[in-house]
Amino acid sequence: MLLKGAKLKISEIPEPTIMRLTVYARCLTDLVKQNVQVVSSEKLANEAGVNAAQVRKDLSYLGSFGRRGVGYETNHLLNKISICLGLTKERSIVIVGVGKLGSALLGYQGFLEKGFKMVAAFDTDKRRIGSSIGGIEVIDLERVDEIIKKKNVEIGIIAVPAEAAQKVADRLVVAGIKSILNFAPVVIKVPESILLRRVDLSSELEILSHYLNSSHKE
Amino acid sequence: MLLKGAKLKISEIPEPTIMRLTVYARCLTDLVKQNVQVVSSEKLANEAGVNAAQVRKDLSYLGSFGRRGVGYETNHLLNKISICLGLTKERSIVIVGVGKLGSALLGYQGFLEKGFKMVAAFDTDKRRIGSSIGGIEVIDLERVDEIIKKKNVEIGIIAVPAEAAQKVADRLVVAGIKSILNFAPVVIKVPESILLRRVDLSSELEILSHYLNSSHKE
DNA sequence: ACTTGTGAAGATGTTCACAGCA
DNA sequence: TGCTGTGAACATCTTCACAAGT
Repeated sequence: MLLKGAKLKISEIPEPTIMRLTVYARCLTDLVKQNVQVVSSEKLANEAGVNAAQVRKDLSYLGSFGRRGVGYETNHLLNKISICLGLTKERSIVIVGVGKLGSALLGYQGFLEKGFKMVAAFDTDKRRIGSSIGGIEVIDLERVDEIIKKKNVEIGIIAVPAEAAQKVADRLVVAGIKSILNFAPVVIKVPESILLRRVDLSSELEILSHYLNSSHKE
Repeated sequence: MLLKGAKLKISEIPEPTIMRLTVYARCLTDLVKQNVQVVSSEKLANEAGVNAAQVRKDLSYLGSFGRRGVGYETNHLLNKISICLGLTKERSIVIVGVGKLGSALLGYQGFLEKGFKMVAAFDTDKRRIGSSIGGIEVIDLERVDEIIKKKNVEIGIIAVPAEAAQKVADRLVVAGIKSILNFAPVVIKVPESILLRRVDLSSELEILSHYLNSSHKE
């Protein structure tokens, strides 16, 4: 779990709420595009696939700026959420491992749209080093320290095979990375001061598989 | 959240536990490979990055077959977890959308290793249809019904742009899919009888971004 | 002596229900 | 009247602490 072991509260806002805020942000972006000025908790809940009380409780962590009897001003709300998620600041990210998955992530449009800037890609495979993927040159992993420091990179994405993941994580930590998003199917260990999240593609299928098994639905 | 709204309990086992079981399974696979015969909750907890009481509680949902004073037999435990996760049965999956991300998922080794069989890939782009990616031919989405029924496909992966995701989901549902793993950055709606999970790549970065902002750690 | 299995306590998250305000 | 904001009730999940088994 993220932040386990931290003694002081990192944030007043529960992690499930943070997760849902990212969803609300997406819904609000759509609404703003459609020129919708105001949205009720009911409507937003419906868009986001949660219940209305949940939306109100979640938003209450950001302050109270809905108007009773009316709803929330879409633009303003989106702005508040963006600030909370730190999306008003451009953040530099690097990716380590440019196999199929890494390459796909490297070119993922969604990151760019949210203000994440892919500044470099690393690999150890000599055949990949020097090539260019989506306009970003693949650099020897040996140079990761230099570039993380020079470009003030805050987030590192690990997309290497499981066996290599821990070593890559260690290098990123030494280089001064602040947070890691790990796609390798293995549990990696980092100091408590480093933020770590894991995206496990197989696990997701396995979870579906479990529920497929035990499907005695109404 | 998965399964919201189901009146009967789908499974006695809490979802967070299911998630961790996938991790334990991976750790156990490693241990078995290393010829480790027995593992304590302490050791497994350490490998999985959780605490020992949690491991014991999680495993207790599967029955009690640890040996007090000794630990758990790795092979046996792995077997029990595999059964619980439904991994003893081969499951067919299809993917819709073979852009960068879709193509990467199509060739993802991890799925194969866990007994998931990629039986087809679909797209609507004429330029992609007929090509072959990782040995799997890309088929016109029009034929999705036919193939899902013929090959008894249980899981559909959506890797299309956000705008197209809901329509693709609707098609999959009509075709008789039982569960969907959605990679499109949008909330899609499906009938309650369909299992749905979402993997949101941007959200993961946004969550890190939030905590990077509010880092007033000890 | 060592480690599991599990009630009970504690912590966290969700939903309800309604007061409060436009 | 309509919708927000929120304390309180409820539900769920995690951790503790120790009895019980080998």
